Parts: sequence; structure tokens; C-alpha cells
Amino acid sequence: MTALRTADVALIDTTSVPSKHGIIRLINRVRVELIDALDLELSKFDISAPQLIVLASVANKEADSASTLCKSISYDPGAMTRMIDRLEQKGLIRRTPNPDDRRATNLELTTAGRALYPQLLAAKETVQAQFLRGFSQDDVRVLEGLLNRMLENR
Amino acid sequence: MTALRTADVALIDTTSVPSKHGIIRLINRVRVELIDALDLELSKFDISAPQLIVLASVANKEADSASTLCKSISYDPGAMTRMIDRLEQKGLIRRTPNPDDRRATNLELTTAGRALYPQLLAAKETVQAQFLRGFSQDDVRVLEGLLNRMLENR
DNA sequence: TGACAATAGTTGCCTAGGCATGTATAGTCC
DNA sequence: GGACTATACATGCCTAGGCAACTATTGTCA
Repeated sequence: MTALRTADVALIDTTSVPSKHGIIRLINRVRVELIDALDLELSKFDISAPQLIVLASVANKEADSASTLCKSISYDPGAMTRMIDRLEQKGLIRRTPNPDDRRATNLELTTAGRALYPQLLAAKETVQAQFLRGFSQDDVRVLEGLLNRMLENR
Repeated sequence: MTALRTADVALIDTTSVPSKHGIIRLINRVRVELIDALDLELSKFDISAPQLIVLASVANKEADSASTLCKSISYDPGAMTRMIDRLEQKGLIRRTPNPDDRRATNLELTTAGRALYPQLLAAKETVQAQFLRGFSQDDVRVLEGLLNRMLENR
């Protein structure tokens, strides 16, 4: 192994500066800021970020039961029961018995839930637009591509 | 507004697939997977991911007091007090009075903390390497650049 | 079919962060 | 220097997720 020349050192410095604390802390940081901003935006509806994810999953019919929901977003079943309890108390979601499986309960938005959902979605779009200000379509695609590659590496 | 041609629709489909749930959920997802993997890797040391961040900040002398620490990682002061309590109970960190400011307490790693830290760092590197498998140096730089731009947009 | 395993959902217990409040100390400004 | 404000940290209370244990139901398979 040969000694490093000055130019090499400069190169190494440039590349190591952005990852001073590593990608984990960076992603954590971005996530904290995103969730804080989203919670702020959603607070006028008395809805939290996790609640929005659940509502969105039900609204888009990606998940019709609690267990599907848990798997799709890596959420604890016990926490999910209580989360649905809260959303049901708010009158946004409804549990209905599943005729094909008496262990399961189907989930669906109530009229109030369907009415509120577009506003929540708009709030989310606002936050996303704020953080992606100045991003080209390509930038967003690249970012999503890299993040998805991280997930696939799991 | 003119009607979309088939080619346009195809383009739109391609670009919208990755962001089916938006960047917020994607980042959340990556963060969950990262933290899960890190916690698993750290579990043999009985250390959690948040605790590692605190230890690293103290080890790298980025933060010498609790308040600096709170600011640098957006953490609640009350939670930080208890976090430091736990790390102190584990014998990894020490509170020492600050001679210049009697409100503050300085933080430093104990001998045990300094001995353990490199192993924790290696665990973190392992997880990072796992998720960044197949990434070129450029890929990492681009990813960090885009994430930093999101932070700057805040 | 009957035993056994797997799944859906719930509940209790524990842990940990967020917020509000309190206390001590330091800084500011007239 | 004295009143006022800001800061550092700690504590109590509340909320919410993770995990383990439990019940009811369904699937599997000999």
C-alpha cells in the first residue's frame, strides 16, 4: 500500500464530511424533522402521524384488517388494537365482523373518516412539498430509488 | 390541458410507482428497519440505538453537556436526564460538575465506556454496510446530499 | 376426525419519550 | 446591584409502543 498524496487526502476529506455521523443518524434526523412537521400540520385535526398512516392504509384498501396493517407497517399488534380503539372513539374508523373468519375484524372508514381523509392527505402533501422544495422529479426518483435499494438490502 | 398519450401514461406510471405512499412513509420505513437491525446488533451489549447516539456524541466530544446533547439530536431534556441516569447506572458515562457553570454537568465516558465504545461503533458499521450493500461511493454521497437538502429545506 | 400448530385480536405490564412545572444558577439591563 | 429573564437540569404525569400471555378461531395433517 502506497502512502497517500495530498490530493488523495483532500478527496477523502470531501467524501467523508457528509457522513460524519453516518447514514443512520442522518435518516433518523430527517425522519424526526418530517414527523415533527407532519404532526404540527395534523394537530389541527387532532390526528397523529401514525394515525394518518393507518387511516391511509384503510382508505386505500391496502389493509382491511388489523393484522394486515401490522405486517405492512411493522407495527405491534397490541399497539394496533389500541390505535384502532382511539380512531374508533374519534368516529373515523369502524370495526365490522368478518363473515369468513370469526377471529378477524374488517376495518373501514366511517362517513366522518372519509370526509376528513382528503384534508389529512393535503396536510401530508404540504409537508412533503416543503421538504422537497427545489427537488427535480429526477431528484425525487433518485432519492426514492436509493432508499428502496436500502430496503431491498435488508 | 391536452389529453395524455399512451407514452405519457407509461412515463407517469413509472415515476409514480416508487412514491406510492410518499417519501415520508418510505423514510419512516427505512428508519424502522435500520433501527431494528441496529438494536438487534447492539442487543448483545445491552445498549439501545438512542443510547449509542448519546455515547457517540460524548465520545466524539460533540457534546459535553446534557443540554448540548438535547439540541444536537432534538431530544427532550427530561428524557435525556433519565437516559443519562441509565448510562450512568451501566457505568458507561459519568457526570462531573462544571466549574464554570454550577447549573451544568459535564459528561464523559468512563473507562468501561471507552472500552465498550469501539465495539458499538463496529456494530453500527456492520448495519450500515448491510443496508448500503452494492452502493458505490457516489451513491452514498448522492443519498446523503439529497437527505441534507431535505434538512436544509426545513 | 382429533390432536397440534398457526393466526387474529386483546389485555396487562414495562419502558421510554413529550410536556409542564419546579429549582438553582447565570446573564442582562436599567 | 437589584429586578427580570434565560438556561440547565430534574421530576411528575400522561401517552404510546414492545413484549408476553391469553382466548377464540382456523388450518394442517396423520
